[in-house]
Amino acid sequence: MDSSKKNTAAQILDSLTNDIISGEFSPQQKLHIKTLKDKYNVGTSPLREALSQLIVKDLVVSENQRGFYVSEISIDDLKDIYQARAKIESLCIDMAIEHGDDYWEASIIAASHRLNKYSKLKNIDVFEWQNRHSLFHDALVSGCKSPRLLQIRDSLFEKSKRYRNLWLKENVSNAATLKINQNEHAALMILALDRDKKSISKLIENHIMTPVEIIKKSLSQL
Amino acid sequence: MDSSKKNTAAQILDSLTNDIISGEFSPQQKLHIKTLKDKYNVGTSPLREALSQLIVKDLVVSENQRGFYVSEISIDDLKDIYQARAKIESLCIDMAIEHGDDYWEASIIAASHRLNKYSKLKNIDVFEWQNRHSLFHDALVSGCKSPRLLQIRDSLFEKSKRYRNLWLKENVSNAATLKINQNEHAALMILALDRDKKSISKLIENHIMTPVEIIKKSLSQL
DNA sequence: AATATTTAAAATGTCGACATTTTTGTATTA
DNA sequence: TAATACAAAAATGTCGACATTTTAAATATT
Repeated sequence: MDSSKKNTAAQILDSLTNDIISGEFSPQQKLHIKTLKDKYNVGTSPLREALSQLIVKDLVVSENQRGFYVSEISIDDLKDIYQARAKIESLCIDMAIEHGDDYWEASIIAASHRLNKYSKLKNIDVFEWQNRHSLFHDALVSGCKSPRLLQIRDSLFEKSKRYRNLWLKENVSNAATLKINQNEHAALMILALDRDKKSISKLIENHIMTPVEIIKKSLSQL
Repeated sequence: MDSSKKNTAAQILDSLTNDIISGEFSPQQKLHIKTLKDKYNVGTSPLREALSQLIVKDLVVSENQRGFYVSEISIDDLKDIYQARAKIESLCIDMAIEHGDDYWEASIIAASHRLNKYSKLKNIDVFEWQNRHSLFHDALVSGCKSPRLLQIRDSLFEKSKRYRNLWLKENVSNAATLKINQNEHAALMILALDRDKKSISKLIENHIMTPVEIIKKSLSQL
């Protein structure tokens, strides 16, 4: 929606979002205006505009006259976000099965192939794997033509990244979990092409909830 | 989260939100900084902070160096929002049935009673009726203990208000539609207490989608 | 010594000013 | 007359300054 080049506020929003999600700024950490101004080399206005947007995105909280803080994380919130993600993802896939056409089916097969091929490599770059993994799931829901639901899906995914990154800091994905994942992805594709709503609903919910227990452990020893 | 009194930015956010949802500002209308500053008697910073938040809430769009506009409305968006609302509401009720206790059941019965009594009055104040109507639906989903899903529900409802108000400007709710509504509400309560997920899911989706066709007509003759 | 009070320092939130860009209006040219 | 080029006006987005509030430190009090 912007005319080619972003203004300062939008740029800072990107940087801040990243720095919060990546964990560079810790949960509940105070975000001093002065410090941020120096760090990002900007003035007050665009910085505060970015922070205002982060409030709506639930990544920042503020108290009048007491400044901005990175929003807190908790096991309850972890569970809630992943639960919500699971339900929304299921809903999107359900609607995709309802409305998806040949192109939808083809995009799933293509994305599955790309993920499959990469998963069989010896040295896997986590970043690239995550990318192909995301694209596979994007393909599954792409048949759902509801912009609003897809937008909700995106925003929940963004929130969940905080927890996932927290966990990735300590753990590297091992071969065993990867194998389980791979089997589930294969099953997801088949069920989607079979248009088996009921089965895929259960599977996708479980698939998304899988990391919760692991992250919960990392989180509780903090 | 704020310490008792709101700052200017938060106040302006409320005012602007209201003025957009109520239709005082038309869709796609340019929001001149100078004009708004005069209207609300504020400076640049808090105003722009509020506008920034409205962007994330999808009520405002902006283009770099070309200012802010009230976000557009369309029949497609109308349908999408109501469809999303219907699905989310269904999901919330589903989870409420899963987790709701005696207090949840009681709150439904109470809210139903208050709505019922008021609906039977001769002179109905639309505002009060809407209030009791909202509270009844709130009671239904209140058993769903997912803060995130309820938050999503709220934000979708806020977006849908724009369309609803647009329609209310021309139409006054007539007795016939009110009667249908009343029957549906009674059915909703019974199904909730019976914990009949499948039936209530269908009914709530239809119930929420009901106004779409009427609003669509109002919208297309604009 | 622990609590309360005063004082100083730091931080927040709001304002108007200003440079830059866009828009509008006018004149010029084909 | 339509299209283009130019000039003036208006609007946007960013900055630092400043009043007000909060926080921290220093001093006094029981």
